[in-house]
Amino acid sequence: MTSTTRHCYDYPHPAVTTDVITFRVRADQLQVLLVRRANPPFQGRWALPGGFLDIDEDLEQCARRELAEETGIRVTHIEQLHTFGRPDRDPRERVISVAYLATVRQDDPAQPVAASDAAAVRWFPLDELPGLAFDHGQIIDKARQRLRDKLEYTSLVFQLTAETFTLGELQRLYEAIHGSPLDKRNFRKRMLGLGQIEETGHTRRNGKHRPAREYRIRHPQRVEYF
Amino acid sequence: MTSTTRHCYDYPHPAVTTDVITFRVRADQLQVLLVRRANPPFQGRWALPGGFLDIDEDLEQCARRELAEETGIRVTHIEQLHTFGRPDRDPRERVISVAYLATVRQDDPAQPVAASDAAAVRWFPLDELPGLAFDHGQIIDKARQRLRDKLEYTSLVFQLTAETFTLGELQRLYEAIHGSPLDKRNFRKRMLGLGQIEETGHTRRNGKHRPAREYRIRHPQRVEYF
DNA sequence: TCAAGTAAGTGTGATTGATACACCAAGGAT
DNA sequence: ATCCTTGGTGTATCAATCACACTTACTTGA
Repeated sequence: MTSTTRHCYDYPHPAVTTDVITFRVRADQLQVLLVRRANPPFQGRWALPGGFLDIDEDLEQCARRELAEETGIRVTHIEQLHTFGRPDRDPRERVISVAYLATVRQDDPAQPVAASDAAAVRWFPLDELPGLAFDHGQIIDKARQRLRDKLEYTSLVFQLTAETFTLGELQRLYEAIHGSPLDKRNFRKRMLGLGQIEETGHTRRNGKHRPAREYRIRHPQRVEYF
Repeated sequence: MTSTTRHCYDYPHPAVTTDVITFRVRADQLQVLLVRRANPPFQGRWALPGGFLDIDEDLEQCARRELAEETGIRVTHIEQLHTFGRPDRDPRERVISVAYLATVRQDDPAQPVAASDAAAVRWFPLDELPGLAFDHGQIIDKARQRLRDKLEYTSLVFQLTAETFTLGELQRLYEAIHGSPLDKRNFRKRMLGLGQIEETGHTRRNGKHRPAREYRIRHPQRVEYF
């Protein structure tokens, strides 16, 4: 079943797919969205949602479409991560995969629904990942690293928060993503000092405990740096 | 001449190419390597070196090979930049291009030699770029932005210097890349403070003027951050 | 040989950002 | 009422950044 097709100019063409690494934060842990493959190869294994590029479709549109088809999830932010193309990464044929990194807001109530090539869909905490199809483990590693890096010098975090948030929520989110605990006073000082966020004027109660001030990002703003 | 080929599973496959943005610094200006296209489309126009992916070839290997075939240039560093896939970016057929950013050392004596699909090869200063084929203008913009950004938080700059360099050379290189002049004393203090570089113990004379201390990077070191 | 030009080399003071660190208040659960 | 949990606050130290000017060594051309 090796297969390469030939272009009219006689160039054999690889297949092109997109895969989407979708992050969200729940219960103070970073999670990623996976689907269980309904079809070979790797039938029954967990994998990133994704699939073949339609011939007249933009790459990012393909990533969004495949994600929607297989999981029903619509993301708040998506950006290109890296293109993976090892010749042996798919046993069927040569496949080039353009990976996208996406985020869903913390308070997004949407439930994923398995469909199309997906036999099941689930959010997995990053430290409980199952064995993954293809090279998807490496792809997730790269995405995680990128997310961590971008925490430092972009406002990508605010694509993972709800539209409004408390400083406590924001701090727990930072801690979930890059692992280590942060000093509360220094964290707050820095966040407020950067001028990226502003008070909404409201307070919110966490269910338990005392009410906390609500913030939002000041400018709808560039999240894309590079 | 619209053409898409069909895979055995009946998916039409786009073509996949790599393009390489190769930077070097000469005469205190940043330059990029372009080829004049020998064949349609855009015959006679300047474009990035690059071409179709061989079906069993790694992406990065393809980038290096196409660069070598068309220009004879071997780079000191190469990394993936971004994948460009607008459906209309090539008039022939659907083409997905994986762009690579590469560097050549300042003192590399190699002369580019046009061959294969290239009718000519030339280094262009970034502010004298000719009209470019395809979306290569945008690709260069993105590469330039990436290079500027990476100046700040990686040691990518040391892939553009000679193996040894003076602080004056290094500063002019920084200034060439991100445009603005820098204060000499602050620049030197920072460079030495970061501990990335060390003296070789030699001095070098610039042809004119008094001899200057020679430096090199301390660790052969990670250039790749993300 | 002298004068002019160009790049190498050097230090300080002010400001800003980062870090370490401890206590009280308010609400919920028991 | 007690305990537990989270919200909220300030200061002192250190490191990094920035602005800023003069002297020396060598080359070139008058």
